[in-house]
Amino acid sequence: MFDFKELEAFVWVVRLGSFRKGATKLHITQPSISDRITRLEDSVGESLLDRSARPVQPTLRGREFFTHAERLLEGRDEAMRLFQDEESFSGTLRLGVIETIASSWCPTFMRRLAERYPQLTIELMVDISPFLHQRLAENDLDMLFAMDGLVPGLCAIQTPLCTFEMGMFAAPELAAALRQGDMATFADTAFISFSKQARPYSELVAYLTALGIDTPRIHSTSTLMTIMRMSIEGLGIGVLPVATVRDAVDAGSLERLTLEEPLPPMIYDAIWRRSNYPSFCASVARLAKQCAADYAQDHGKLSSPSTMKGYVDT
Amino acid sequence: MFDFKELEAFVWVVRLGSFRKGATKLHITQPSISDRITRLEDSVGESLLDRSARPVQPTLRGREFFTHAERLLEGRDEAMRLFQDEESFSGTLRLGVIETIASSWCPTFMRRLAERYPQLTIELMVDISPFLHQRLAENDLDMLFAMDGLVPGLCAIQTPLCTFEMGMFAAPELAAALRQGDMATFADTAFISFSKQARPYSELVAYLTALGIDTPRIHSTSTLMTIMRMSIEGLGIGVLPVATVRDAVDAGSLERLTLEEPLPPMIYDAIWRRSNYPSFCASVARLAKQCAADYAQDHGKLSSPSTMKGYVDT
DNA sequence: TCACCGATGTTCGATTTCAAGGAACTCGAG
DNA sequence: CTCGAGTTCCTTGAAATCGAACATCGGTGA
Repeated sequence: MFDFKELEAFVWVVRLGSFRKGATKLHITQPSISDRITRLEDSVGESLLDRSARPVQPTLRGREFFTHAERLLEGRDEAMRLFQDEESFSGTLRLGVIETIASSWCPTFMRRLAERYPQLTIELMVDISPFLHQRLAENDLDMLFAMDGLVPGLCAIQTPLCTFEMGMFAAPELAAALRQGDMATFADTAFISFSKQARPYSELVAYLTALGIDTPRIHSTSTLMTIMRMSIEGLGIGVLPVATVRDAVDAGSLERLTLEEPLPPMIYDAIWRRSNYPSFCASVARLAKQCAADYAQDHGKLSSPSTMKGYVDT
Repeated sequence: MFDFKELEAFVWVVRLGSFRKGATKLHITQPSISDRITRLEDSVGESLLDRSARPVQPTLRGREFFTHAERLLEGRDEAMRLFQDEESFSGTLRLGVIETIASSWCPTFMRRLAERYPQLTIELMVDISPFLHQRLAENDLDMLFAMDGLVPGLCAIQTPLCTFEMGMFAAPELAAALRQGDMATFADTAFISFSKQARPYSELVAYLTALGIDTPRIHSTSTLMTIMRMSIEGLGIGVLPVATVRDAVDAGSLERLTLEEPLPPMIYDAIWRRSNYPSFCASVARLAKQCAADYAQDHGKLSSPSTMKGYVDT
């Protein structure tokens, strides 16, 4: 069975019409060229070159084989080019993103990524961070935009991506009632947060406990949109990333509540397995970080709430 | 630089998700598989497989490379198939044909050849036999349909193809004059034949000499069509393959002259260089011979001339 | 016409390189 | 601790390459 060396020898002898010239081209001796061509002919079982001709010429079959040989050599060179060009990637990137990001700067990011890597295929999965981490560990995903929370033992690279300020929001009527009520009114009101396994939920519980609210009623839902919808309907106080509800606040559907102590922000990283093409993933992470920064700048912070004991809406 | 063995190892380990399974598939040991993958990774300078995963999985770059590797292996198999399938040929056949054949059964032959070898590319050259033989010797042509006449030293295969009966034809008025004249009238009339270097010309000279006509006037032209045209115009007696002037005779433009002794027939062979893919060329020759036989059957012989001393037209 | 020379490809033997097998080792999971 | 799977190491045989010698062909000059 022939190898690339035999193909190279054949192709160059045909192109240059001479064993000697082919040998010089490939920096080997003439007997070696002769050997390679003979080996190739032995492996296919037919003569491919007419040596009596001057210049040396392919046989009919040799001419047919030549186009295949050229194509194979070009294919090998093309494959080698994958590793020499840091600036392109033509494979598939399986990306896991938490919903907050999917709802904020991710569309912009995807557009820029496609411009940057035109041959790239993206598979996007949206889920909460713990599930995303599990999938990274199981090698179902290549890269995450999520909160930290690595599965123990997984060797991965992690780089800060963005921070989202969290806020509490209520429908105007509920907000008015809370403004006229006291701490007990606040404590009796239902809260609406993400899935129980998600970090926002546990951070909310801790925050309310620190306020003295030991048994809060918290509805948990799986999507940011549902939280927003329920909050607008007046079912409770939604705890959401501030930037993601700017439109609803501007429309008057929701009002932000002023808190004595700010909620802890949600911090997100870009995370990928160490074994996975580090420079490409680092490049993707940089691009994502830029998109996040642009988004934060465009959407800014909602007006700074004045500090009052307890809570106050804006 | 990697070879096909390394590509095979990589592709099968990825497909089967296991070094051990890949080794079993390729009938080698596990350390050998490990070596091949390592050699491949060393040659490209990057890790292509994540060995900590179960099953073993390609890295991002590995996945990108996989499609190339598969394509290269398929390309090699495709090239090998050229030598295992006697029934197809996808290259270029450079065919040299004498004009008589080009004007008779060659169009039919070309059609059948294209049906038989759909991927074949044909380059057709029409010339007289000596020139065609020269070009075969210079490797400008792969195969001839011509009279024998090999350039000395050229190692070639030759197989009988067809025979064309030769006849003498004249315009009706000239034919009438010849019928009323005698041998001197015939000897004084100009003859029209092919190029001086062509066999028909020298055969005509020999024929007339045997008739006692030592210094015949013979016009020589390079094409069969020109001979026919000049004969129809009454410029002389055209010496042509009988089958090729059937239409002109049927139309009354030309009349066949009856001869005491028949002209020697023109015998044509299929000829190709021994080094050139013998089975394919033999197959082409068989197909050509069949077309020639079909043509001879369809066109038959013109009516047998009755024998008279000297000459007589039909 | 013949002998000689130069160019080119092939063959042969020696040397070097490479690939594969088998044994031992390492690592992770149960 | 055991087992399954992959890696490392050493030995051996096969394969590739080199250099020298040989063979062939075409051109040139006497």
